[in-house]
Amino acid sequence: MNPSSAPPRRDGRPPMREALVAAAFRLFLERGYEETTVDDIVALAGVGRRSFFRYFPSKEDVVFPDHERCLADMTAFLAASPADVEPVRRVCDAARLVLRMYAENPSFSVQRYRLTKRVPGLRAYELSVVWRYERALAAYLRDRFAGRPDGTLRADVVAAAVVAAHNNALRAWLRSDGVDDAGAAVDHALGYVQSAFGAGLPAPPPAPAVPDAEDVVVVVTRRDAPLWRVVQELESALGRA
Amino acid sequence: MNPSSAPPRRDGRPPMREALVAAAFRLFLERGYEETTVDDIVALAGVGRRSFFRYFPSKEDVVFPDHERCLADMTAFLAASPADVEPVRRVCDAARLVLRMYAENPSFSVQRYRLTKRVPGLRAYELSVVWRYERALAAYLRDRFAGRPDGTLRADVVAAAVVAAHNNALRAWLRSDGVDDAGAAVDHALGYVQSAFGAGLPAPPPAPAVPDAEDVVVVVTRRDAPLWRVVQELESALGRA
DNA sequence: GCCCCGGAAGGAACTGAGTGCAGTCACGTC
DNA sequence: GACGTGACTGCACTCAGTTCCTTCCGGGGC
Repeated sequence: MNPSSAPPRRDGRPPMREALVAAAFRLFLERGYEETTVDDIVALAGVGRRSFFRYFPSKEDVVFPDHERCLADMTAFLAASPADVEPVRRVCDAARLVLRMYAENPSFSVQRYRLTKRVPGLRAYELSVVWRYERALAAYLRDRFAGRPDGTLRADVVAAAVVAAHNNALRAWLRSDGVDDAGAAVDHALGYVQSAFGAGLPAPPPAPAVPDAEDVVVVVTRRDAPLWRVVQELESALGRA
Repeated sequence: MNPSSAPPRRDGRPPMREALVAAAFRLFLERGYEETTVDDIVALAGVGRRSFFRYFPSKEDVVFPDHERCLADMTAFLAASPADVEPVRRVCDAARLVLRMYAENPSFSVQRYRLTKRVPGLRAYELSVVWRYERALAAYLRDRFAGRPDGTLRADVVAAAVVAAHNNALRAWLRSDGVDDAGAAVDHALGYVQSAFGAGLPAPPPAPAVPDAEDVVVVVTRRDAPLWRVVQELESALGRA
């Protein structure tokens, strides 16, 4: 398949794109991102320099080979939302798609995390990726909040909060080298955001019609008290502050 | 001051850095950011190419000449916070420092906005700047929230929400070509965030020591109910859902 | 068999950002 | 006047990313 001087063929074997990612990561981990040139990568992968840029528009893109697909998935997921679903809950579910992508390949995700943490250029690139996720969420919410007072403001703030909560949990998982329970952490973090921004629950959990007395807590508050104040009192009443 | 072949001196006149910014923006607006090379800029400013990179580590930096200072101001502002100030309110005030910087030079800010909106590279750079502001806020909040349950989560989410609200108002102002009242819009947006997240009002409104009966609402809930559930009940009890 | 076509790959040459280095000029000080 | 020091310049270099052209290959149609 590769007679003498002809360039290596790869019929069936790692289809170029995967080969480039593999070669790139091997070199990035061995000697660092900035110390690795595109020429090094294509030499190791045994392909022409031009091919690299056919598959990845920039050197940074090879570090995030799956985000483009994930972003498309998220956009499709939001576009396919039933009209009656609670919007905040929906964007939380959309965020979980990103977590799923990371969790599909934990060791790869952890390696990449360590890389992006050290290389400012990669951090900047990651920010622009995250920003696109956030804008997708915000666009959906803006649409759903259209008409409400401060609709776009609420949409932007909720989208930012969801992304921040998701990333907080995701990063804790990555720092644990992928051993913690990422799903539970993200659920908890997103639950916090949902509780902060009104509506949006996973289909109200069935509760006993009449709770036992010792399970009950009574909170008395002024009707015009700001909501946050009431929540604060609640937290301490429930012993969760 | 510039006899024959000697390089131009600029004693007293625009101190290099300002000259570079002016030349850069003139060209960026005339023919676009990507169509302008660093060589073009230094030629117009009448200085050597090497000097450009002494004042700006990259071509992008010349577009945001004041953010480094503003970031330092914000860090100092947060570091100088009295211990008894409400943290969420404090980060909102810190965010207002950024608005002030933009408002100091409206036409420049509007031009830059139009530039960054069109040029993906500049958008990415701006994101990394915004990210540093957000991390400064989050670091302060993490410190203040240390010990509380979910302290870092709350810190990250609140910081993200504050930045999102600020940017929502800021962008509306920039789109209005700087004619709207930026301060009022930002106050409103930040007020929304403060109302959503626990404490943080501009000095708690004086409340009667003993509320009248019709101002009181009683909520009964199960002790082990998830907080969001309680909040939901609260909202409907208060007629705010 | 032959030719043609289209898509995937390669390769050479170019542009432009950013860096390293050496050299110059204007100053201050002793 | 010698001597450092700091601001500035010019030059040469690396490397990312682009442009353009060529080659190779498989699959028809005849």
